[in-house]
Amino acid sequence: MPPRSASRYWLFKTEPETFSINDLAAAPDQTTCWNGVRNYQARNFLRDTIAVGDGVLLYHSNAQPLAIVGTTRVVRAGYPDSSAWDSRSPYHDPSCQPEKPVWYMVDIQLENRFEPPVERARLLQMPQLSGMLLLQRGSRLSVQPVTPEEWRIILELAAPTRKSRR
DNA sequence: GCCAACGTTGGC
DNA sequence: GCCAACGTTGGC
Repeated sequence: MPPRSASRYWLFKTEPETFSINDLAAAPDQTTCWNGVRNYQARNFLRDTIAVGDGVLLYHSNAQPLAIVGTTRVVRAGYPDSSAWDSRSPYHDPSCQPEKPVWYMVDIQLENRFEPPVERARLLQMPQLSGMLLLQRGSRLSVQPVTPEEWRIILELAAPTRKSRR
């Protein structure tokens, strides 16, 4: 089987008041379903492209500070988001039926917390990251691909190597 | 709090 | 199918 050409790295946005990396750390197995995504482009990634083992950066939006707060792994690939037909859920979509799912989610498990987080302000200082989707003005996509190069740079920012000390 | 960017809705 | 109006996202 030929290798998948699709991204192996992703970034998920979350508002920490709704769901933060602390919530993920406290969850059973430090694992959660990523439900409530209600955008078709993001849905397509969740349903069709994101695979078990893919890496996911977690980003806190509408927060102080704005930052990438850690990495997670996909532990379950796309499956129907049942909150869509749960009338008690804040993500309830009355037009959805379980027989014809529209919205999808994946499961992610916490892998590595960034201490301290990698702040947006720091990302903006990096010329190599100027193409990053997250940093484009007006970019609202809450599930977005990350290139291997972006992934590598961000992990380095999170864990500076010893040789940079003096 | 402001507002730009984007997505969705609905009249025509 | 067009597009204006409106709602939401999310940085600043």
